[in-house]
Amino acid sequence: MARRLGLVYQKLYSFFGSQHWWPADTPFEVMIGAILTQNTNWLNVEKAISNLKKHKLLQPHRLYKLSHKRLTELIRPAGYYNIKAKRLKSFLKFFIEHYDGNVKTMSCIPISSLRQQLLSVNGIGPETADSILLYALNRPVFVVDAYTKRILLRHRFTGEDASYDKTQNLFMKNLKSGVKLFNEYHALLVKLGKEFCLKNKPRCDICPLK
DNA sequence: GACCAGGCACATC
DNA sequence: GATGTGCATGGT
Repeated sequence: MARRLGLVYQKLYSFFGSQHWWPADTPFEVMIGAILTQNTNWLNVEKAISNLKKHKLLQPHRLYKLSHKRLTELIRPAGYYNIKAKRLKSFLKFFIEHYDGNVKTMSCIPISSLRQQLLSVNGIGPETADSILLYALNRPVFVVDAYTKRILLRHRFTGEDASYDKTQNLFMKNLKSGVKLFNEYHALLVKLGKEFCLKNKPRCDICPLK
């Protein structure tokens, strides 16, 4: 398994090259983007983030002070705006109350307890928590998303019943743990998913993994 | 017009 | 523990 997973990475990297993830200017922007992108096309998330940037609101305390209504107006393009406004507020409350909205302060916490803390915030599930850990805080955690699951299933790395943890462990137990590798590998899987492994139009005939 | 997108919480059984 | 459902925009 370790060899197969390594081979997949090599193929993807030589085909697509470096993905330069996460596409954001600051760790805080990664955290907000991680919540906004839940079950949502990234292009829509970019519009929402652009709105926040335009109004200089991409800062913990400012964003937290915003009214629910105003926040929904700004993040509207990202969809699910009512529920996402609520989730953003839950996260910001946690981030400000525990860490004063400071990424460096948050970085001092051990990885497993920080993951637990994030998971306890309403609106943050395993993928969002791990995205924050890996892409905002540079912690060696593998992120599993819908593309990852679909690709692994189609290539028979996993079965239909593969849970988040099971899939994550597949990578974390078989790869040499490292932020750089986990960052690039997941990004490459998303790239592959978008271009060759869509739900109803798989392009398996020309897939670089073929 | 249908389908899809870098999930999650909650209800119900 | 598993399964179903609501949440919503914008691109293809």
